[in-house]
Amino acid sequence: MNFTLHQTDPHSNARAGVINTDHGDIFTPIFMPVGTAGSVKALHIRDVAEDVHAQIILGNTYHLYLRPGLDILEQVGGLHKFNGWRYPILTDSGGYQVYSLTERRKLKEEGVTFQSHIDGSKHLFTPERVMDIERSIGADIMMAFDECPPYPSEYEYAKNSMHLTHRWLDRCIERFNTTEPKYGYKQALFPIVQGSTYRDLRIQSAEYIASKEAEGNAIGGVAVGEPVEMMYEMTELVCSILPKDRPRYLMGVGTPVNILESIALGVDMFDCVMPTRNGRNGMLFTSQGIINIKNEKWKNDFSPVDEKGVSFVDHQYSKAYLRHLFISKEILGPMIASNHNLAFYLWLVGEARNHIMQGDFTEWKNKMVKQLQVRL
RNA sequence: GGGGGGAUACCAGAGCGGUCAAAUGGGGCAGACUGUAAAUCUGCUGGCUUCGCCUUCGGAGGUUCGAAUCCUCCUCCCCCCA
Repeated sequence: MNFTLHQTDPHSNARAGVINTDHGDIFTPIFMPVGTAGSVKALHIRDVAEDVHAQIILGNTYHLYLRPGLDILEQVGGLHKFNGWRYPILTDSGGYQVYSLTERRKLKEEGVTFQSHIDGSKHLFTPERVMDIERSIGADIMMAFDECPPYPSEYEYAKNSMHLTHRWLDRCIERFNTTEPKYGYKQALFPIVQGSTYRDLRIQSAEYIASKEAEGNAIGGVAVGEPVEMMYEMTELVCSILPKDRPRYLMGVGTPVNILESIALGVDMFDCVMPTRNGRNGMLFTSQGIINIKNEKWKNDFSPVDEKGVSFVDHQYSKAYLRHLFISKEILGPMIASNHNLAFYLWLVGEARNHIMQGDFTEWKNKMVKQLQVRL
């Protein structure tokens, strides 16, 4: 993996660059659709590539390990072969499940014991095991195994958790360095900054992560319920410490506004379930604002889903029709909304990149942020 | 012609003397969702000057301290026998 900076915004910390991987290039800033269980929910892989114009998607270590299982993934030759996505893939390590499945897991120094949400069986995830699994999945970018602490967390908890994540990181790196990719292409390992909402912890963690000189670095433990100002504050702080010549990935973020603001703070990569999950639940993000397509007001609005949209679904279908599909619980509704939202997210980060290259990013961003928050 | 059953809020359907503005579904309306246990979850769904009051359970009377619940008549619907 290689990262090259193309341009830096004169009025903010926004950057434009490119990440080269064995599965192709990723132009940053970028949004990465989430494909937890090996599919970007409700979308064909063709449309993820050709209509949404995604350049990289996610998979989840925990979910893919449980189903279909490593046996199948190794037999087929990795996730790319399995789901037909020919471009880069990033796998989350299961660190988020340490947070989201808190009722079903036990945390120890050695690792985390999960009780499967599928059949209740117990599974031990250690940093070493997670590296092995991510090797088997064959992600181009592998995330380190971390603990994502909840918000709010007591200082002592956050501090101990951060140190645990650091110790786990060392074990991840050790395993990563002593194993080889399984399918003939390179894999990169991204460590994750933690430290909850405490400035001193975030500084300490960012410095520790930076010292590892990884090919890219991530900021985790954000967007877990803390006020957005706090998230921006932590992001800005961490970005000021992480190396400028490596991509920075803000994990799990976020709304279109969150993304634009974080790009301004120096973030290059994003992922979030919001465009797909909220899309499935009838929420559309557009350049003009937010639409709840299930609302009665769209009942007889026969205008295109998004007149300024870049996806084929935006012009193929009307708002009234899309509302009808949702009200009728037709599966096509969530498909159209997910497709639209992802195309919009990718359009948004693409525009951000264009404006960074042009040098008027900040001006454009401030204008967009106002529009994006409108409730249509 | 004879016998029986039933009419409850937008719909279906509980309730069968007070704790009923009335269970539960559905429908409708609105909200939530941030490294996906999510095609999920939550709230509201008679009116009002909303910690209380008013009008509602086919219609009209009646019994009772008190009626969606009991009685009488009326209207309409369904089933069975001829």
